[in-house]
Amino acid sequence: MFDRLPGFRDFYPEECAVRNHLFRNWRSSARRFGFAEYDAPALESLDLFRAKSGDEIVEQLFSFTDRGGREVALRPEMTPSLARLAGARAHSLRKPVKWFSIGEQYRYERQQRGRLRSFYQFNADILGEPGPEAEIELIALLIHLFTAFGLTEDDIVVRLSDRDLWFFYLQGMGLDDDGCGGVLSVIDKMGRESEEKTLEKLKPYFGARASHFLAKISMLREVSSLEEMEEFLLAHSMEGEARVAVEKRVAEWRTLVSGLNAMGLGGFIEVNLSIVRGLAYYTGFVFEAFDRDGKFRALAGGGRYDHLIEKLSGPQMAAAGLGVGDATLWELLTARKLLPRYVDAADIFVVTGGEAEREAAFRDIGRLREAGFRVEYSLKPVAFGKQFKLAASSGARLALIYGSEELANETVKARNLADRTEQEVPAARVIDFVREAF
RNA sequence: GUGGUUGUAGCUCAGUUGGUUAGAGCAUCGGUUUGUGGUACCGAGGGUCGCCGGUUCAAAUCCGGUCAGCCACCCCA
Repeated sequence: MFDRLPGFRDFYPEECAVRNHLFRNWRSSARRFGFAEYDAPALESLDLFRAKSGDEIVEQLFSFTDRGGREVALRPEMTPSLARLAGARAHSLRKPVKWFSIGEQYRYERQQRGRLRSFYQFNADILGEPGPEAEIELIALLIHLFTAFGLTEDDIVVRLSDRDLWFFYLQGMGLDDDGCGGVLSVIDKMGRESEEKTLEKLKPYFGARASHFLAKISMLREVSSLEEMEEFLLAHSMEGEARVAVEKRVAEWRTLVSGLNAMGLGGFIEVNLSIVRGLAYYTGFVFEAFDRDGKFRALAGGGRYDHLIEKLSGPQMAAAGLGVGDATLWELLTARKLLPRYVDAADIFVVTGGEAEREAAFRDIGRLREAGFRVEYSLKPVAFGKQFKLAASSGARLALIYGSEELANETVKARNLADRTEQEVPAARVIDFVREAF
């Protein structure tokens, strides 16, 4: 016996039905928002991922050297492939580009619940639109991806943050770009680490005044509305360019938030500047979606990455995107009982007598299937009683009975399996009868 | 990659201080039932007790290792 590889899943029909349900809803949501589906190979050049994330990423990839000596890796995310595709046609694509994909991703890491070595991810990206209008559209789509399953604002929250705002604010405190990046990664871990440890990590950037800055950073992290954010930034007066940049940025925040409010999505969103997202390539707004109770891992994440396409494939192209994994969403929908019961019922179950009856039945089975009905019958000829048991457990609404009496009378007996009523149907009229019955 | 914890049938679990051939419910299959149902009754199959080794007259039970799941780190694209 062979076991499944750790971190991978089997999809028996029940699970496959759930997966298809997720994919179907994702596709339908993306289409409503005008996104076009694309796909790319699961296997890409290892260098593509190295170029995006640095050498450390290699440790977390399924990678190998192929028979032609090429270093390749299974994709851990979709964005590098997207950048490759978009970059190659950057000058001929009509902007803004709105694309989505659904694909399997692979990461070589220790698995835990909701975090596997293989998972499916929905990705949507808007390319060529530098303004916050792109984020409005993406976040509206993100929320729709959840509401399409019956989740509401009582179930999920989308937290909005902004790396640009942090950069401008930290620059106002006298830090250079590297310093800002360093402090951002400290901020990213603040929720999980002790204050002492955070303070220790801030000392290289702020020296003796670290605890003073820690207090300010903590205040900004705890801001929970646009109004509080503005108030804080005005009160902590900065000068010159930093001040101008912050004010301009706040105006973009207003565009974003008022746009989402106008779409009726205000109840889903929350300003929360403690979200800065791990990787440095994000350049502006970032956001993450969580279940309200905080019982699960993040459901989705996204943000702006205006320099990545240029870095990976040449042409400068503004970009913002989001990703939603299947694992955590699956768990949440299960917990909320929002996954439809798996129904795998036939329309019609055909019951047959002897060999001659079977032949007549087979003719009609073929016709009924051509007409689009799902028809089943006992593959092996077995006793009538047994066949009725099978008919009942098949979930079919209708049984068609081909017995010797019926064959002799040129009729078929139709039994409604729900109310147990029966009627004789002329053999020539079976297809029409079934059409009418459904 | 590090640490902790769990592992008995497809699923949920029982299994005494180590003691005969490891049990139950659900599920599956068969029969009662060769012209009428998911109920009922009867029966069957399904286990190298995660795996390997050790201790012992004797191991599901004790010990060591290993693999896998879960949890916390790391990381989170």
